[in-house]
Amino acid sequence: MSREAPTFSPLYRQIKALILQALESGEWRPGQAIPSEQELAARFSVSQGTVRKAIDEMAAENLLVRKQGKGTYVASHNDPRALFRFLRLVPIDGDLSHPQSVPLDCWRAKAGQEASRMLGIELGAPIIIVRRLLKFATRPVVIDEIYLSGEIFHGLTSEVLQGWNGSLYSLFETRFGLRMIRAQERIRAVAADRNASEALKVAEGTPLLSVERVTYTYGDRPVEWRRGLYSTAEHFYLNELN
Amino acid sequence: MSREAPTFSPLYRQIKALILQALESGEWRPGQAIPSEQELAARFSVSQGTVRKAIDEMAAENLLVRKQGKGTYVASHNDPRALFRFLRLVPIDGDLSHPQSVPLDCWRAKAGQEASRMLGIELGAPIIIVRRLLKFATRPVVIDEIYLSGEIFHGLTSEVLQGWNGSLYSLFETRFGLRMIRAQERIRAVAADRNASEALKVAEGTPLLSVERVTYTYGDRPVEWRRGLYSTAEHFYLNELN
DNA sequence: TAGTGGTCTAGACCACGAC
DNA sequence: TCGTGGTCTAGACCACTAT
Repeated sequence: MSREAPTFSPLYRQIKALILQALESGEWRPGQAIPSEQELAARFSVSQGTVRKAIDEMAAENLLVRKQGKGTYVASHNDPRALFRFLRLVPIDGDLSHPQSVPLDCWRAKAGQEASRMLGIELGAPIIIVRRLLKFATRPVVIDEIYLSGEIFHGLTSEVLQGWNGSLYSLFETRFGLRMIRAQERIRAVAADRNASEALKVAEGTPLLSVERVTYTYGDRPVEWRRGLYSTAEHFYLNELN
Repeated sequence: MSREAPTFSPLYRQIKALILQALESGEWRPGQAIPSEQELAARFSVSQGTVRKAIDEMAAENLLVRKQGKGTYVASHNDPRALFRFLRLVPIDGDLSHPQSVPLDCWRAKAGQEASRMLGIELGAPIIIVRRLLKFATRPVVIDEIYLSGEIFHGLTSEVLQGWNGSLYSLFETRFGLRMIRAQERIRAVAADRNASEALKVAEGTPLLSVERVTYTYGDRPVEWRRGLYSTAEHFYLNELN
């Protein structure tokens, strides 16, 4: 294991990159356990402590989940704990109910300027657009327009969406092998237009949160761009600053 | 060093608590270096590795800052890098300019229901209310109303605010010895009322972000509650989801 | 050159979960 | 009882900063 990388990178980071690579290649699937620290140490010819430090960082990044006495697992969006990782919307009256995703529409198009820039694909490349509603206890709260690369999400149709009973990201993970790692949201305040007011059942002109999200998979590759309008009549966007 | 705490807590966490305590007591002041890992290890009669793990966690929590070859320093809001830690507002046109805080008003009052709940003080306890404007390059972008416990911020006046040339939190830190550790923000969309429209120079009814923030010091003690209205005409609220 | 944090190792023991 | 991750130690060496 060379330590003389062009810009010096400690051994544990090289190990981290190797584990990441195995993860990316699908050697271990979401929800499954990865080999024990001892096994990995032997495989990479380093000490257990070095593997541990690599895994520590990956656990901090929500890529892996440690379970004492059992093993280390590949994080999965199927895990119910992952549900609110990217959804920062909370009912004002503490009532933390399960959101429900209602697909409204799904069609194919060609990437415009914005979509191509956000998704890092060519202008005119095939994309898929999904419109969906997010409900908390029968009440519509978010209307989303989601832009996906047609290449990656080949085979995504209304039927697939209808038939899925969970979060979108868990669908992406199981159906397309795409793991969402991190996201960036840009939030502004806008007035509800006709469409939004009908979908969210609020008066036209009602102030709404406009939330633009770009979601990244391994290697900081953007794979999803979505524009959401959030009704904050009975919910707020909760953010922890550390 | 007992390891048989009621609910088991590893040694490095006990060390962390001790360091935290020294920090809180003011033994080392913001911006100053704390003793070397070896010295702390000797002082607490543990190995350097154990101290290191404690410090690692505190560095991850932005309480300490490590500088290789030099030492470990107490984090400070005077550090320019801390400026955008709690301010997630970014110009739409990349132009990352320095915000300027303009105090408008500062008066004494008694805590109402909301303020007393948010600040964890008694109903009717003395509080100080600050109104201030945040400008980016002469343009007003945020109007804030800030609620502070009169006990803690005894001596805070308009004059003190006027005479300070930096962030509020850096004032709090140097003048009142209060270190802001973490915060929680609740964001909603609202329409600009008369006051806000005048302060932010937008039309009445313009959608604005309403950002309510509770800020905590050591021991998760809430010490500041603020309500801000953000104009998102030329800025957006940026949030990283990990 | 001296002192600091950063990395790496090897081994011992503890806590937890499953069998 | 066994295997896993979690903690703790002690020592060696590397990288950065200052003098």
